[in-house]
Amino acid sequence: MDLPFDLITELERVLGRSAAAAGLPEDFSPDLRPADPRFGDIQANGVLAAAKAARANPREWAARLVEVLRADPEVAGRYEVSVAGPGFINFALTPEALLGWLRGFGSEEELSRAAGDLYRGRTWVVDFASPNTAKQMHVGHLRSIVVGESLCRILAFCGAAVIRDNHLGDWGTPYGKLFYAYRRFLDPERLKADPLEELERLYRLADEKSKQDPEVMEEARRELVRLQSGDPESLKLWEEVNRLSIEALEEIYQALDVRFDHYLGESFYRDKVEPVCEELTRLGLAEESRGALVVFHPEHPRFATQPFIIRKSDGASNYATTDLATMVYRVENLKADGIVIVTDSRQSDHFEQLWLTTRKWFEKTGRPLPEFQHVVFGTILGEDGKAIKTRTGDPIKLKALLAEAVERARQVVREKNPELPADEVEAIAAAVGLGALKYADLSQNRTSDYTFSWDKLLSFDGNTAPYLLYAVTRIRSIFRKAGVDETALDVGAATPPETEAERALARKLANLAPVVRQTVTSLRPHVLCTYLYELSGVFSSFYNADRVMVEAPEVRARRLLLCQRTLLVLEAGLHLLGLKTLRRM
RNA sequence: GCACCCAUAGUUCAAUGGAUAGAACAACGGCCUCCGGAGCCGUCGAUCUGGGUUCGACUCCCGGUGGGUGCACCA
Repeated sequence: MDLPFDLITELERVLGRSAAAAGLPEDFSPDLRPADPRFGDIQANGVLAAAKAARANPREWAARLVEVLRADPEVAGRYEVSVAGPGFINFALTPEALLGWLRGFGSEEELSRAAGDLYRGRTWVVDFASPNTAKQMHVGHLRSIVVGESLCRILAFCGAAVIRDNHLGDWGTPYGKLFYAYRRFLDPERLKADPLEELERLYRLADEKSKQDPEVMEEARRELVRLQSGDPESLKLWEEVNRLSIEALEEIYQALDVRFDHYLGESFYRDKVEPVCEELTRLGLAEESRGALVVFHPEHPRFATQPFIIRKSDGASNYATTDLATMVYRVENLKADGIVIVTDSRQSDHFEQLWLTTRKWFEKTGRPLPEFQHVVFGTILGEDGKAIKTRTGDPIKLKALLAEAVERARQVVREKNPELPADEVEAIAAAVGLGALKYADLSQNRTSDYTFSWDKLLSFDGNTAPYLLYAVTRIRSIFRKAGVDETALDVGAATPPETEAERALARKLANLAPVVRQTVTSLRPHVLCTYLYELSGVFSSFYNADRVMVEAPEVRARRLLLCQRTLLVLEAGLHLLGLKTLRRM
């Protein structure tokens, strides 16, 4: 029995024609969703609202609809259909249908091909990470990197052509100060040892000096002017700083298994901002205010008076200008149908103004309007409930955080599994430590702040990476022990799920599609995390209740199939989150 | 002052307007002739407050209270 990947989308079509046949209104919306397992696999709630609107009896409508549905070839044999409560319609997959679905998708490629119906043919630009050059990354950069990478993978899984863009802060006023100090106080040894550390030291030095000494401030300003006016020597230095910065950033990205297609930072747009101001002025969207060029949005409660400044009173552009130029570039050159920008929630005002402005601007100029999503996230809090800091009050360096994650994981692995060879311990420690760090971030609704706790994120209990990674290794262990190659399973030998634990597991697996759909449309990876955690739980219960390696060949075959598909979905899901999975740990 | 976000068990978190609000930690009690006990099963325990909309509200609307964030030339 061939079943579609996304059962709900399929069933929606069936309900469309069935509703008409049952005499329900033209515009009937079935309102399908995954059901509480107590009631079935899928539930339709739409009858309640529709009947209410028509002042009809919902139970009677539901009964009529069910009668038509039961006769439908795409329903009969696949679902047990029933009416419950005030007019809910419940669909429970038959064991044969569950088996059919399980057989259908046997690899990550097959899953992705099926999920690819969602965004196929569409191009999405994902703008994430976006640190400043000449500075070390700290904890504050972690969420954008982790969430952004995961969203890229999920969008690609769903068929989109994804362009990963790191919109570096690589231009602007800090360079004046940095160059001032670079020319006077550079320590070449330190630069060699840790470029970002040294560049950061130089910047801080200049920043302090400039606060005390107006002469220094003036010199820094001259440095900036030299750079911005294209002085070759300044540009050379700028390029050098950039090169060192990107190299250092990439070291960390590599450790985190994150990559970019472009590093189109602010500097890339510096010759593209003039037309922005011209166009917006010509179109009457921008106006002069207090010497600056700004955009107001009269229809908005706040942006009617809070300006979006696109040219400062000194004539220079700012990040509003470059961001507007960036919107154009992404639509016209990168052909983006969708744009995702991943930053913390403090920049919400800016991006709301950016989008309001872009919409009006693009409409007036006939440019295609992309889908725009500002993906915001909250702050990482320490256990004191305040933004996480070191004891001395400085931000925690990202490099140090990653190292600590790996070190802590290493200790646990050594303790739990002392006989593993050293190099494997390292690989496991990296996968577990960095995975735990990422997962802690992803598993929580990104819009809220989250409380950071090493104990919690490295725990083997609860919704954590170690628990999920463990579930993966345990399944692999079954295949190892049984001497069965999990990639070459005889799926034809399996019989439909029978025991309660088997059925629960099969149903959970078959619910993957709506979870992926919800994750990608809401751009919230925690939806996927919750599902994977629940799946692991259901698997563990199954594993505890039903022995896999039994004598009866058909029972064994179907349990091996369940194991293999669970392994597949778990690994595929963890990979979408940016985690590496393990064979043993 | 204006705007945005948040408020759910003792704690950390879930719950696209649907049926009895789910987990984990902590506490307590079970399961070791069993494929990895890093596990499984169970008990106890919560929607900040007052209105409203709805057949149905943790969810939507209005008013409070308590926290976070942002608001003219940094990004």
